[in-house]
Amino acid sequence: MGRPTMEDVARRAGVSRALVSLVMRGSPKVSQTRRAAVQRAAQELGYSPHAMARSLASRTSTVLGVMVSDLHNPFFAEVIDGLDVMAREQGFDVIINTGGRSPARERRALTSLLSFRPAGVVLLSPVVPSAAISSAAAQLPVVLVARSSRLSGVDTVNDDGEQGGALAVDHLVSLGHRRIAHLDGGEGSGSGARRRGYLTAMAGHGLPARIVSSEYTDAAGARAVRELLAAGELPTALVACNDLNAVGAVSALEEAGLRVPRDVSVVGYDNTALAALRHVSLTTVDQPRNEIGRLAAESLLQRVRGERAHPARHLLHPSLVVRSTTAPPPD
Amino acid sequence: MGRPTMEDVARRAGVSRALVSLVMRGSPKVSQTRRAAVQRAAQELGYSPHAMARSLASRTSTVLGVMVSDLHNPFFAEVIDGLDVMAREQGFDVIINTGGRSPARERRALTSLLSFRPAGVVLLSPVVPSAAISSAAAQLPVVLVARSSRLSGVDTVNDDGEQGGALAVDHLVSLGHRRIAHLDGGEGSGSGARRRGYLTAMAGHGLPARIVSSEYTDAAGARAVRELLAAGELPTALVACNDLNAVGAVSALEEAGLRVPRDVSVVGYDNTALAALRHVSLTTVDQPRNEIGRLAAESLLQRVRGERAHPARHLLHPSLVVRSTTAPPPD
DNA sequence: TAGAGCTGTTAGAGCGCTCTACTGACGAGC
DNA sequence: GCTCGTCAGTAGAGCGCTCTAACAGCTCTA
Repeated sequence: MGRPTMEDVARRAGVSRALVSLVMRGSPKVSQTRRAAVQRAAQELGYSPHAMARSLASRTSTVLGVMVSDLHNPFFAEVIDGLDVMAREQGFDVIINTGGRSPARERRALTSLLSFRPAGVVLLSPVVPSAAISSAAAQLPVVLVARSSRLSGVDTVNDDGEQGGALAVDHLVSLGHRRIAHLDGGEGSGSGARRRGYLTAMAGHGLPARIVSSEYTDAAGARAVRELLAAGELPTALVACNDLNAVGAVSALEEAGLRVPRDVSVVGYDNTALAALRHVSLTTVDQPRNEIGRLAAESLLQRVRGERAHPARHLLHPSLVVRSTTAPPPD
Repeated sequence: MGRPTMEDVARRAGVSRALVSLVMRGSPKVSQTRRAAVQRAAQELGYSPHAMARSLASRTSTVLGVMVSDLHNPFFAEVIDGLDVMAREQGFDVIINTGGRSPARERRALTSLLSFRPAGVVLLSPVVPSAAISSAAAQLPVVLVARSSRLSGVDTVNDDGEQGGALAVDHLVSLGHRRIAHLDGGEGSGSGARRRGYLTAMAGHGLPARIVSSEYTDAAGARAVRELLAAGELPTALVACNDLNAVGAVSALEEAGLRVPRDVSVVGYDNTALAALRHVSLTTVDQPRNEIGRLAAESLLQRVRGERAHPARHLLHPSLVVRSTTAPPPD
């Protein structure tokens, strides 16, 4: 009934439990004969080692915990891909958890993750208060993605939103646009940096900035455009805070009888799968998501192995992906 | 340096380790005084129980393992939401893993999940060979979502694709359509049932069926429409195998100068967030994803508690969400 | 007044492993 | 021939917890 243990395998193979342990961990100091016997016995019994007992006994863990604030956001899926590959290459297992964007749920999720005593944790865009992060960081290495922190026990990996915002502006300016508005992401993670990038780039080109407050949703993007239309202040180009917002903006423009990009150009941010759809084909700023995941895993493993004690602050370069929603301004 | 243990808490509170254990598990047979003392000591030391040691000692687990074939598909995010809520209500923790659509990676992911000795596992649309599933099922309760199985140790939760396919056809017929084609999902999970639903419903209305082979991507949807156009056989309505495919079909129609839904109606499947975007506003078949997750958790917990031994086969009813891509046929 | 029946508490074994220290066997070196 | 070192293997403690059994210290009953 119960699953077989090392003891069972040892008995069947006619060796000691300790030897089975050595075989399971691939130790070189086991004779071929015994190794084969143990492996056969394990095979026959359907034995596989008990990760928890192992980590309890060895006082080490080969598990990395990942808490995702929002599983619905495909952005994280790609980050996790990169992270997962990197972790597995280094012999670590990854377990994932979700906090569903709620601070209370995230707190529980984090506690639950910590109860497995992983070697370290990665928090993807957490909304949990920083006190919770610092108390976690007191126990094990912590890496933050898409959220900054000044804690010295914590590494961070972010994309350079300022650069991304500037990339969008520069592209539009090079097409000949001069009246460019920014649909602002408000409280959204990273929106401050994107806004600053927009402002700096506009100032750099000697152009007047125009910020419309909005949010990371398509409905908000549409609303922002309607406000601009109602005020009679529609510019020739829009830099949206993210792809969803950009798509909402495009639909509001089309509903108003305007054509994108003939009448108005629109740039998104994130290069989500949505932006790549032919039906949408959005010019957007791409974050190197896979790379973000790899770097997060790498930073964490450096800490885990004690190779580094000072905090790492990674800032990755975004790039522009030009598709069909940008063109020179009319006339 | 090391994290505090029960022993530390016990010493600090001036009680035995066993009493701390009772307090941690919320046992009623502890006096108020001692309980308070223990809780204070735990608080001061920043103690939290070691889940692995606990499950090792108690020979039980309060962990449910979830393996997701593809984290990029937002469909699973909602299933996990439902599952997670249900599991937490019942005092279980959820850990997630991903197999990235590759049988080899899924196998590793499954092994890794099992090494935590969870109370049971849920496999979301796994592509792993059924031998791996049955060997897992020999060790613990297994629930399959979006994949069927005849194994008696395995429960399954699926949406009724036949009903969904029929729902789409019935809606179009009631609008007056008679020439309705199906863009088929090929090898995609659940596409067979959707096709059968289409075929049965068409036959039921006495209409000729027309199946175009396609896939679960927007590019494939566009290609299928171009084939229909090239053959001069464009029907007045399309039942796509999923939302992505439907969006691809819509763009190809619009590229050809046709208007949706004035010239051609299109119905998707899945009711993804994409379908709800105003820019897309796709009429589609909705699967009760949250409910799927809840049912998966519920089935698993019934098995875990030994309340049921025979396999459960849940088939959930999809529903139609009418948006802006369907209308009566021209003339 | 002895026993029965609580209630609150503890000692100690043991969950499935790893790890340190040790043993026995065997050949090399003097 | 004797020590020494190496190699293959084992015994036994212990990781942080739970659980069983036992045990004080009560009150209640006969």
